[in-house]
Amino acid sequence: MGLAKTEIFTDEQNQISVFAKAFGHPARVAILQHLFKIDTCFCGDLVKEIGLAQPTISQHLKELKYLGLIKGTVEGTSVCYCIDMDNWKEMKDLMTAFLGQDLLPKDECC
Amino acid sequence: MGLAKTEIFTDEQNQISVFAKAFGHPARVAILQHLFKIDTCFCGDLVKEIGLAQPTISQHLKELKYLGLIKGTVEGTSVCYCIDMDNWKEMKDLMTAFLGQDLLPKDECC
DNA sequence: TTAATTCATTGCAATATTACGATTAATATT
DNA sequence: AATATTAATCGTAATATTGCAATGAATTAA
Repeated sequence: MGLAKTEIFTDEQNQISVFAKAFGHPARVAILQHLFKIDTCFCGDLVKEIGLAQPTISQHLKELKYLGLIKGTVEGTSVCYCIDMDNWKEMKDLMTAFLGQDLLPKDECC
Repeated sequence: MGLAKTEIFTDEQNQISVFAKAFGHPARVAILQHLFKIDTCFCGDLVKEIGLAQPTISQHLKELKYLGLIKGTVEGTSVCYCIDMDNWKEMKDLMTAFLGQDLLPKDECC
């Protein structure tokens, strides 16, 4: 096993879990926070910023890129990474709706 | 390896990733959605509701309980699970702040 | 051209996760 | 007491994730 039985869940549930999994590692959280923080286009010293080896960072970036949360543009020998705002907002809406379920009316229990 | 180097990240980054990981499986998303949806206290037919074996559901519930997102009260032979609203709201604030970084003022790039 | 820089990819070891059958523990019912 | 019900735990197999050294590909600098 070791793999989720995605076929028995709704698309929404699977999507939420896929995005959540992306945030399920502190390195990816740190990468995204850094990309948001810097106000100029970022061009590649994430390895120094975060204390992980270059292949490791590269792998995390690949996952975020695969999900569409970031995009990378090649500039000479470096690559400029930044948040893909359209996709980020879409993901944010999905996650916000999930997190905001506590606002729906319901009876008290327990 | 196979384990995250949590010591090089901030508490906030680690906390976000820990909660996100909880949502990183569709079964746990489904469990939480179900606990939110039902308006009476839920008492244990999650196994029927979701199509996974009882030990598997029990394991997912354990993780959610460990994080404090749900609480379970024993009632006879069954256990009544429900969302821990206080902790949920705390988690929600943390995640919302992370997701809402796109609202901070920043220059355009890329 | 040669060397340097930057980042991606490959391959691998260590660990984590998912799922479930079998069992156990606790309470309810008869 | 004997049986049934409910849910937790144990053990285990299959797969995923994390991290990095080594290497490769592309571009730039000398």
